Amino acid sequence: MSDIRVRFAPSPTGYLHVGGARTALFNWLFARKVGGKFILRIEDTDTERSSEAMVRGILEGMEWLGLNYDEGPFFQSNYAEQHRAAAYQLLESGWAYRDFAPKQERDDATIKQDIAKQKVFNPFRDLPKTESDARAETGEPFVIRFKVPEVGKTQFDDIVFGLQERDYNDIEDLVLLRSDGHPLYNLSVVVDDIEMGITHVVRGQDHINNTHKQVLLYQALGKPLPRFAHLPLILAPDKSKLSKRKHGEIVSVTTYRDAGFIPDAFINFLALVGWAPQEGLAAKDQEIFSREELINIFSLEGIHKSNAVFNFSEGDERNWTDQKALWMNFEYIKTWPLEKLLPLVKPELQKAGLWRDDYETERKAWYEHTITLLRERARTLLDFAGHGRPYFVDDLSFEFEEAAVKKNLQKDPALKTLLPELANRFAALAEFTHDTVEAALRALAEEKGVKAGLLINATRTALTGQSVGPSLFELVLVVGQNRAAERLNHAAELI
RNA sequence: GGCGCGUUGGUGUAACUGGUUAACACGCCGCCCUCUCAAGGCGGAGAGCACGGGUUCGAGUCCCGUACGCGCUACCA
Repeated sequence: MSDIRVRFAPSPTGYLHVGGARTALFNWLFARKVGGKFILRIEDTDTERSSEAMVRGILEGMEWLGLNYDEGPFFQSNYAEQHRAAAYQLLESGWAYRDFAPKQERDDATIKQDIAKQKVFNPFRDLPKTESDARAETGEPFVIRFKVPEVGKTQFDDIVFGLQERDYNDIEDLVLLRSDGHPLYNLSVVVDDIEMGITHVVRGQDHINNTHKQVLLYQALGKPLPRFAHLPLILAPDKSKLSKRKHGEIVSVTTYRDAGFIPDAFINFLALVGWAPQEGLAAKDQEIFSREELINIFSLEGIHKSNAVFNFSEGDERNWTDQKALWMNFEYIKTWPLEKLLPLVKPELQKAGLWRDDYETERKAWYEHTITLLRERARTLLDFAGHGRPYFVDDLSFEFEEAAVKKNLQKDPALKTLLPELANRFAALAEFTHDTVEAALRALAEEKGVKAGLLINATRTALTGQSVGPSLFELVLVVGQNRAAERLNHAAELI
């Protein structure tokens, strides 16, 4: 056990996206590795942009990923009173001042132009305390700004980026409290981090500027600094920061859940962007890591400084997201212990109305065999109910792919009589095994002077409606004697 | 504009404190296997480490400069 405490502090202005998820993951891994506490704090002080739906989205994302937290979720808006008190404390101690200048309305469009202007000296900075108090007394609106000292610099030793320094001249007198009394981000974060005893702040590199401001606040409040570790950013293929507005649902983690990802596979993928195991902690070329392994080998020192690109191409159905992520998922589906996979497949079948309770009792062996067969070609969990449908329905309520019918059934008119004949032979088998089925099919092919491949491919399509799938004789066994005969007869009618 | 950070094949990464033909994974191409498609096995193309200087017997690894990219710069977080 250690007294290390970290937090993940998303603002609910969007769903949990890939970048946020990785920040959460690294915090979580670190906490688990050192035996510390992982805290979830929702930074909802921006009431206009925050919404309950987004909070739910974040919570769902965390749950799906299995990033369990030891404390929270705390909602920052509940602590506004403390934040306000801190602002006034700073005002009293001379670290902050009232700014009576009227609010400047700025929108997103003009903001970047405005900020190009030089920092201007604020005339209210040196307003005598008595006058400031008097004006406040009359009810004149004001914001409370932090009074950044004139000479000196802030500094902190970042675990990832090393020593960071910033001249006071490059830091503006940030607003602590809005004119409506609303506390702002930098103040709230610092007060909460102090209150929660956060020892390590692990967050995106886009906060490095804020960190300098926060360092100032820690000092003014007379509190020791936590350690900071800033993470490199995850970029979109166009090299811009991932964002909900620009990149849409493709960057939301719930999209991956809904697309049939195994959470552990996604975690594995995420862990490897912007971080790599340190020398000697893992087999040199290992890529697949279980959660436990990741916890074991994780260290903040293995995080690197350069941004990474998360690849996806919209509109490309097969490669809709990062190909390595896709591959990773496939790899997990293929190789994960069956007992871990089964609980993830069950809800998919239930959703599709394909689940039967006897899959866990009398038909357990058949069911597991079927899943074992399907998993070799399933790229996502969705495939079990998708391509897998013909394996689970008793009737013919599955789709016959047009191309498959054309290619494998209508290719040779002789199949119209061959398939019913094959159905009869299958039905007549006393023992229905891989070998007897194969022998029956090959014997028929030989008698009729056709290639076994013709019958094999036609049978596959007859049984599943598809042109691709597992080895035929495995497939026939799983479909079973009755259903196989029935489907062969039915297929003959399609010719 | 200012401040900061970064730069190894298409992508993600590796390369101990500078030392053989820059390694692995994904993706791509080919071959093998084969009843289809995958998987798997084998092999291949693809970076000379952003560029230019310097230090050194020797630099992707150290130093300087340049370019490019990204981030931040708000009474958002």
